[in-house]
Amino acid sequence: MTIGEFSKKTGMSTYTLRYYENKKLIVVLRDDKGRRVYTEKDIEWVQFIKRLKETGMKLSEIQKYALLRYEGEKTMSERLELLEKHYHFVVEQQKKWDMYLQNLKQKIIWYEKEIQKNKTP
Amino acid sequence: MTIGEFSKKTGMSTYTLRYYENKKLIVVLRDDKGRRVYTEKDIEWVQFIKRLKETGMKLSEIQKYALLRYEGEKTMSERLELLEKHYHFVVEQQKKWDMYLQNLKQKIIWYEKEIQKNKTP
DNA sequence: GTATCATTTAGAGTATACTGTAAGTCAATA
DNA sequence: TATTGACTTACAGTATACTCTAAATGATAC
Repeated sequence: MTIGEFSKKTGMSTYTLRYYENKKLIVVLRDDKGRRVYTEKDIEWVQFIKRLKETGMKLSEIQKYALLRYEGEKTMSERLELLEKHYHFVVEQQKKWDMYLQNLKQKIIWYEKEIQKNKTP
Repeated sequence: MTIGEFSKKTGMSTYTLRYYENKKLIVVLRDDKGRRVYTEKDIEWVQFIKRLKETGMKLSEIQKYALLRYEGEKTMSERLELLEKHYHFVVEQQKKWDMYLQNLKQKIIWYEKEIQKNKTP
């Protein structure tokens, strides 16, 4: 699959895909003309990168994981460690967001009451 | 309270505080010498800004809210609308993160199994 | 009274993550 | 065969949110 097709399937711009390759986040095969050839496996991998990114992992951190991944089996426990660290980060983040959501709810309720008050003075 | 004291209490750098003021996120009183004077109310407000920011609201959006806030009571329903919008955003974000967390958990379990396999071949 | 510290301003610099341009090659379609 | 479109590279530009510097003033401490 070409970079254009891959771009459509993953929803990432070709700019970003080349940028990620440059950053060693994705290793891409080339055809005999030197053009990028993406596989189905790359889709999974890019979706995973997107999830990590969306949950607040920096590209530099994702890069670490990617490098280990392309080093092969012997880096599995290191990768596990990175993922566990991120898992805990996300869990903590969720807790914080839960609190903020409560706070926001209170504020919304306060506003609703105030507005109601002003409607019927 | 001076900007230095306020900075310590809120954990925001004086740079950031001036930056926020510049962006019209905070309106600050001045003393007869032209120096910023922060109040306890400003602490609450800055903490609220921090929560909005941490839950992914952009400064430009927070700015909108701030401007309405400083316009007074008549903008309450507009502010309520902004907060409700953000509330839904955070809820949706939480849902997504929950999914990603499940995915991450599966991956972690997979790694644990693989590593166990290699330990006892 | 002078040294030190906090404050002021405008504006420049940094980090992150893209996003786009320029100049050129290559291959398929009208 | 000419043009359209996708691709290549290197590198410049953008957006966001700070972060810092420089130069000056003002206030407190010894």
